[in-house]
Amino acid sequence: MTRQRSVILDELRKTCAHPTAEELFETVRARLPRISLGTVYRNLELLSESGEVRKIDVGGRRRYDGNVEDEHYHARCTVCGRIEDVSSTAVTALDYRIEEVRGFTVTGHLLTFIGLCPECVRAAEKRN
Amino acid sequence: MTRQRSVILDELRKTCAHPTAEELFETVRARLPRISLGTVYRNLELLSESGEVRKIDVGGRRRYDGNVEDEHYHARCTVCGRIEDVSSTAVTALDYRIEEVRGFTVTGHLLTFIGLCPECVRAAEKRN
DNA sequence: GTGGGTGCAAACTATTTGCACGCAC
DNA sequence: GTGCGTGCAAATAGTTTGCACCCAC
Repeated sequence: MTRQRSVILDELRKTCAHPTAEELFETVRARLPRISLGTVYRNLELLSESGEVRKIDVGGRRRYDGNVEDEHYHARCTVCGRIEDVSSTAVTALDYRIEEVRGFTVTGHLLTFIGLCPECVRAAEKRN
Repeated sequence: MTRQRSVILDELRKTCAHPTAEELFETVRARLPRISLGTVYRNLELLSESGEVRKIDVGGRRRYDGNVEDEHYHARCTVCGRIEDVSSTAVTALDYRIEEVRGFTVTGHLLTFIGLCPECVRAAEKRN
């Protein structure tokens, strides 16, 4: 955990804006003027592998979320790309309560199940 | 609706593989050898605006779906990136029935609500 | 002939990577 | 000293765009 990595993580945790790597880079640079964008990308990748941050890969540029404690989903504005948190309990019922809670005008939702297809499961088993 | 556009749409509707622009380009090229990748991108964009195809922007490269009739969700393999359809009825209950239906080992799901944030709604209203 | 759509190639954007250097141990 | 992580810059990948040309009307 280098100085750079810890500042990146700290700044990401401080915000609820789900910044892009570049936005985060700007913020971090205020504290570490010599840091490079590459370092930010590299560390975000490492932090995401270790489960300390979450990538949000959905429409447009990648965004990052420093909140991995609370189970939650996201609402994305189709115009400005802004991403806001939505509590997962409200969502579990697939209720469009987000409209009330966040003021979003929800036009749809994007649900993608993540996992392993049968082939990749088999391939992984073969490797062991 | 030019020859190119109709062949692109036709090939996309024929497959259930949710191809990338480039994969689709290869398929279409078998019928229209002189078509260019740029044309494929341009037409997919137009078709998606007119609602005839759907973009799947979730993790990795963009993929396209020619099936806009049936309400359905997607399952993405974290290893090979493959995307498969999941019927929306099974999903509405947020059941992990995909495991049974598709053989996927589901490790999680990605739910994103799409819409307009309050600011963008206000901005849009102001413009009218 | 005119205009929209095309093929081609170049541009652009986001992200990743190679390399030499420097700091912490 | 050694090695990992950095800063920098170049490379890569995916997508978009400018432009001249052509075809359908």
